[in-house]
Amino acid sequence: MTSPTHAVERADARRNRELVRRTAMKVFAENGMDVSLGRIARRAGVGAGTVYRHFPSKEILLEAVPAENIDRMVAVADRWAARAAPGDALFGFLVDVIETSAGRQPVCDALAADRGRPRATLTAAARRFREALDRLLSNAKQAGAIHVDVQADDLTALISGGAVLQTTHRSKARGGWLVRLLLDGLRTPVVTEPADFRDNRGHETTTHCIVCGTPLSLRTTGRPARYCGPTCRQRAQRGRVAS
Amino acid sequence: MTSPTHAVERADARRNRELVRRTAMKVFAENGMDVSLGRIARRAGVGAGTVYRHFPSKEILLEAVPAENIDRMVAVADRWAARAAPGDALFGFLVDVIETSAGRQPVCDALAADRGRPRATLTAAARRFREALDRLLSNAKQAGAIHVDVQADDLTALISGGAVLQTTHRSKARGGWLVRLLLDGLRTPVVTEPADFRDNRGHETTTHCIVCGTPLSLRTTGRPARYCGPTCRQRAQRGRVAS
Amino acid sequence: MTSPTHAVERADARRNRELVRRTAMKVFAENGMDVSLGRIARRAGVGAGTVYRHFPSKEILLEAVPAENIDRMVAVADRWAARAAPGDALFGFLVDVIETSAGRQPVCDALAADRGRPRATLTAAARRFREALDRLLSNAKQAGAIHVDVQADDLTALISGGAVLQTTHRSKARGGWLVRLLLDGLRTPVVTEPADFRDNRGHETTTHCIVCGTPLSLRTTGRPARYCGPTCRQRAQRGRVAS
Amino acid sequence: MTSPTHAVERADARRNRELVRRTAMKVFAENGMDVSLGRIARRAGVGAGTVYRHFPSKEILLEAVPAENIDRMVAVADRWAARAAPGDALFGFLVDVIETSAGRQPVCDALAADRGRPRATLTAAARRFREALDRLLSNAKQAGAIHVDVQADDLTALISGGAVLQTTHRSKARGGWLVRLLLDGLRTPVVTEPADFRDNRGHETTTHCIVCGTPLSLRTTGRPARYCGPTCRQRAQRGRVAS
DNA sequence: TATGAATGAGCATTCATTCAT
DNA sequence: GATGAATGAATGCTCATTCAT
Repeated sequence: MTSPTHAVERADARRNRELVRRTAMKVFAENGMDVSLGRIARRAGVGAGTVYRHFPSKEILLEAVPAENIDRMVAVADRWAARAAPGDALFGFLVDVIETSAGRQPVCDALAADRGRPRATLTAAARRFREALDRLLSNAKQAGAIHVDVQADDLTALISGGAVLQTTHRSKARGGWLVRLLLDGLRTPVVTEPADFRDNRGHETTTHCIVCGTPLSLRTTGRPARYCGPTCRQRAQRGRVAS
Repeated sequence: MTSPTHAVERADARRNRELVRRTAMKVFAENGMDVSLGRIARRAGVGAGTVYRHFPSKEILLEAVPAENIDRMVAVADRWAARAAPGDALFGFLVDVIETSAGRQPVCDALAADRGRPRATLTAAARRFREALDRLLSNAKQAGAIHVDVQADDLTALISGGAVLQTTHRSKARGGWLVRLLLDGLRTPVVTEPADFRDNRGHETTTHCIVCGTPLSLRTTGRPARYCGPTCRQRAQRGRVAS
Repeated sequence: MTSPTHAVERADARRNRELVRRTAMKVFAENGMDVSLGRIARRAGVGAGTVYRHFPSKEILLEAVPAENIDRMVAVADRWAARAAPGDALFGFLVDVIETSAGRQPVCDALAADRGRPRATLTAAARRFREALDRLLSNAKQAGAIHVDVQADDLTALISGGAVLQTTHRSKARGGWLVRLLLDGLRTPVVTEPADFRDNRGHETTTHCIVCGTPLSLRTTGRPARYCGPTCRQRAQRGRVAS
Repeated sequence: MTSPTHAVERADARRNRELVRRTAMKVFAENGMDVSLGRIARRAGVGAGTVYRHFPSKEILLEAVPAENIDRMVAVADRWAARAAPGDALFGFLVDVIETSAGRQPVCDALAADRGRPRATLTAAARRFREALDRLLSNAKQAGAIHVDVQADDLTALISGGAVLQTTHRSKARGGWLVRLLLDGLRTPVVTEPADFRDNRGHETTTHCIVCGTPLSLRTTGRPARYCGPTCRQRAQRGRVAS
């Protein structure tokens, strides 16, 4: 009851809350959203009551998990905005989000307009997501890198559809290829990205291998990649040497 | 005892069976596949037992409903094959299916490779669908109307994704526009369809308004449309007069 | 609607009633008393409604079947009374009934005092059974062949218990042996049956093989058996020849 | 958290489990094994879920109840073995078990060879019972107190049959008398038990009133009885005085 | 605060019984 | 009369939620 005790207990509680959330995330991923709370509690090694202390209803727990995922995507959006040319940032982000969301129906639902009863946590996360997406989109439009008619609403729907496409596809890799092929249809063909975009650390960036054109995935740490792999890098070196 | 009596009895039962199926379809679309059979029965205005007489288990009902929908799409595929140039047939069919399937998750699931326990009815329907799709696709490829790398698997995944995209989109119309925009990315730009394709009744066909380019939906009855509406038709007439 | 038509229909109906009863008996024997009426109807090849026309409730059908069995036993009792010495008749009958009733719980229930709601058909059959049993018992008592304290109530309970004993026993044959062993405990040891009892056709009778002593089962047709099989008969012949 | 809290919690649960088991036992006895779990729950005054917490399926409850009863009988067998002469122990035990089992069909079923799917709990209990019975039987045989041909299988079947006999009989007392009369048929008449059997506390024992011969029930506490009641005891005293 | 036992509404399914054909 | 479709109460069982410990 003393202040330190109180503080300790709080830490305990927060730790427990996180434990439950992480367990729920895992179990949802493994067994779908229909798992019973009992199973989550058992997997987390806590009593049913403890789950309820932190998430007063199943619905709320069902929100907290995708909300967290959405917030992670917002962080990804911000990194793309900071690291790549406007068009590449938008398209790279879309590919990232779609790949991450594959198999997570609730995430997609949450991005869409709210259906059913209002779900505060999720709605707030979705709003933050929307704002980040808006920033990427308006940058890309200003850079002339995307079809001018495309709106943010289109993109959220596109993300849901793309995620399902990729989940549904027999081959995840091929699904990814198809998604990129479709996304390319939204680019403005004539406008090329300014060649000299530099990220906020001063590095030149590109989204495709500058030797063979293969798309590159965004690495948020380290110097931005320009080659799809060692083969192309070597080839580039040799070419430079040769000349 | 007599044959007519028998027939009448059957008609009654069939009517009820149809009632249940249609209700189930509606309820599934509104509330997802997790609705209880009790709710379906209540909505259909029949007793729980009646549902069970016609669909001996929930699983069977869960198959029967999408299987029927899939078979309807197969019929649509065949009509497109008979009525339009290869490329138009494929793309027109895709748009049709996606629009029809919007909001029907189970249909999409069924088109994909079978997950979980084998479901005979559904699998059979999916196979028929796949065969029809294969026909459309190979025709379109021979006509050079679609990206050569696209395979049937890509298209089934695409259908699922497109359906979700459209369902998810705030505006159904705008969702449709976006789907068409994405699909156009799969077309081979340089190859134009032979201009003089005629359907099996000898009519010239087109899939877009020949005045303003708006996509046309396939009418299976009457003479194939060439204009998106009276306005364009009138404009064409006037133009011809003028020249 | 004419009189002959009516008569024909009656014959039809009676035939159907018998069909249902016999089917029920078979199905009860195979699958226990918990079968659904639907299964009985299906096995009989009639509609559910037809079963209800003849047996207005399941309970009534559940009575009709054991009632019939009980009446058959009454007939057996009468045959024993006519064919064997009083003591043999009683004990032979008991063994017969126990063996016949093995596996038929409802029959045993019916023989006991009525528990639960009154079941008219069954009660009447049970009364007839009781009367036949009383006749056998009082004859046996007059002949001094059974423990004087034994009453009819004891015997009905004994039948139920014996049937269960035999059903329960791993080996049906051994169960029968045990039942006979127990029954022998009720005999009055000192009193021997009059050796010269003759049945109502004038034949001498015995209940055990006169060579080896094995118990004989009562054959209601043909001349009463005195040997348990051809081996013993031959042995007896040879003995007579030899002497 | 603390150990006492834990213990208390457990005590609560155990109390409820016992409540359910005892209620089930009662209800099974009254209404047969076909009662619904709902009725048991209602009778016990608990929710349906509580029944399921303790007995995860009806089948398990249907095993647990007779298994417990069987184990109680094993304890009775051991007490008889310790307290009475071999023959008396066996016959006394049989009478006890039959009386205890009267009206408990499932117990009898369980003693018999396993029919249907294997039921682990019940089978284990039946095995323990069988072993205890075997001990009593072989002792009795060595003492020459029972018909040599009788086997353990015979006795389990006999118990089932005897229980039904007694249950079925209009008068429970008379049923008991009859059962004892039948059992006496299994004894070896000539061999008398050694008169001086002493139990493991050194007392002389008998199973029948040494004055009037009435059978005595085994008292597991106190000094073994030798008279059926005060009347006979007094008579014996007087006799001794007189002599 | 954490635990897990208790609760009871809800679900899929069966089945005796009724009734339109 | 016969048929079998329709009915709806009941069953075994689950699970979100509450609450005593």
